[in-house]
Amino acid sequence: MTANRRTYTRASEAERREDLILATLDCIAEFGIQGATVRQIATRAGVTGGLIRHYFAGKDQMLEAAYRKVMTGMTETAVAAAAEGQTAKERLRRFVIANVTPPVTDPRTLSLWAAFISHIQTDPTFAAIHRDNYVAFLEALEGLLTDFFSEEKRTLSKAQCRSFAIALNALVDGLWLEGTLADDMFGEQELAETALASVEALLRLDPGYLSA
Amino acid sequence: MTANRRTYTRASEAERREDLILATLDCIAEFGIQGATVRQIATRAGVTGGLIRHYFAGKDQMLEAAYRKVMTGMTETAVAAAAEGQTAKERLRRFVIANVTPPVTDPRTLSLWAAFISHIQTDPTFAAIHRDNYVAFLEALEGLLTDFFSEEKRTLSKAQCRSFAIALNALVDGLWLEGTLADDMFGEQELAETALASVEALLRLDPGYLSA
DNA sequence: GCGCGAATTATTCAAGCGTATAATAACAAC
DNA sequence: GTTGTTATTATACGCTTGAATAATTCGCGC
Repeated sequence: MTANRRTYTRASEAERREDLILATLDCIAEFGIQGATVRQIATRAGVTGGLIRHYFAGKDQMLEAAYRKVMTGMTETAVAAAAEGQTAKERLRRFVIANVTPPVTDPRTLSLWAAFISHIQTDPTFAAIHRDNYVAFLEALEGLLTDFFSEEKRTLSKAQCRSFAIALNALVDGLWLEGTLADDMFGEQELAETALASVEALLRLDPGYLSA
Repeated sequence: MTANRRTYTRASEAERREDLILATLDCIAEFGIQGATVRQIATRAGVTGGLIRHYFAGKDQMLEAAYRKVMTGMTETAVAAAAEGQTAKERLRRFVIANVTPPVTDPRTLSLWAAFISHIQTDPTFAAIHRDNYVAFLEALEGLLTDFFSEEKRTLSKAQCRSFAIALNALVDGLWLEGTLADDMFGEQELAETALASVEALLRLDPGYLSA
């Protein structure tokens, strides 16, 4: 008599890869990157370990795909939120708020981001993914700023606009990071208010100009 | 005949612990936290693996000690730099610059910081270490700000002063993080200039007031 | 409904991990 | 000097890891 084997259903390549990536993120968020082992991830995805090597060249490649997903997700959330604004001013405001509000400001998102960031120093592929996303984020912000200043009839050199984008990016990143790490120290609203007031100051706008 | 055993010299407890912690940091900076194994660390420290358990209850405790060292080192560097200023304004200026200048802005420091940050979400001891240092940094900055505003004859509520400290901290953290991650995108001086200009804006000071 | 290719499982492997334990060599005390 | 203490080495253990391979079962084309 043949031994009992698990029954299973086949899935399309796209679905399986997606499932495996999601399972990877679940494991990292729950157990940290140390706990995201091939076996744990496979269990979470409802398959056996060997399957991972069927869809990815190795565990590292799967982690890289997972990192890409996290980063593009964060940027796109903010960009999408901005796009809903009618005016350039409103778009800028929404962009800033989206970055210090769930789901971007979220313990799980932070866990994922933190788990990956240390790989940037070690693995060139991770460095490239980070770089691409940083540049994309900066360009998105720079675009929002250019439109905003144009709407305000305020003319700025391209260099100055970029300088503003760098500062705003740093501020938003820092608030996001510390605010999420010490989530019990700040209310969600407090974080958003601080962000808006700080952006107003950075851009030399009148207090309340963005939040009103 | 007895087998050849390595000759060794005894060291004081303080020295050995220090050596082991430094070796731990070396390994993390070079190979990432995954590569910081007991054996690697011991080799780097010039001892054998078993000794680690003689000075620390386990590998985790040694990592915690190493994390403490990194964080207090960063904060103390900035605080020490600030202390050299004669006026409150100068102290604030030095504090900001120190945080976006080597050795704080340094690939190795970033590697270490990044390697540890993901543990904050998983391990309560790491969370406590982070919290303590964040609070200490924030209080140091808040003190500098209070003195500065007092010197400037500008009266601020304690709440507003704290709010400024949070924003400044976020800005400095963000510039430090992105500036060090993308160290080829920014010159050292550019980062410092951006930081000072941004702090001026955040505090609603005249442009150039701090840098001049 | 049959067969064939391929997705998936099951099993195995070698390497490396943190830890425990016992032997030993260094150093201080006397 | 000798002795006692203990810091340090050496070795081994049990476990987990990522990867490789072989066996199987699913599902599509005909």
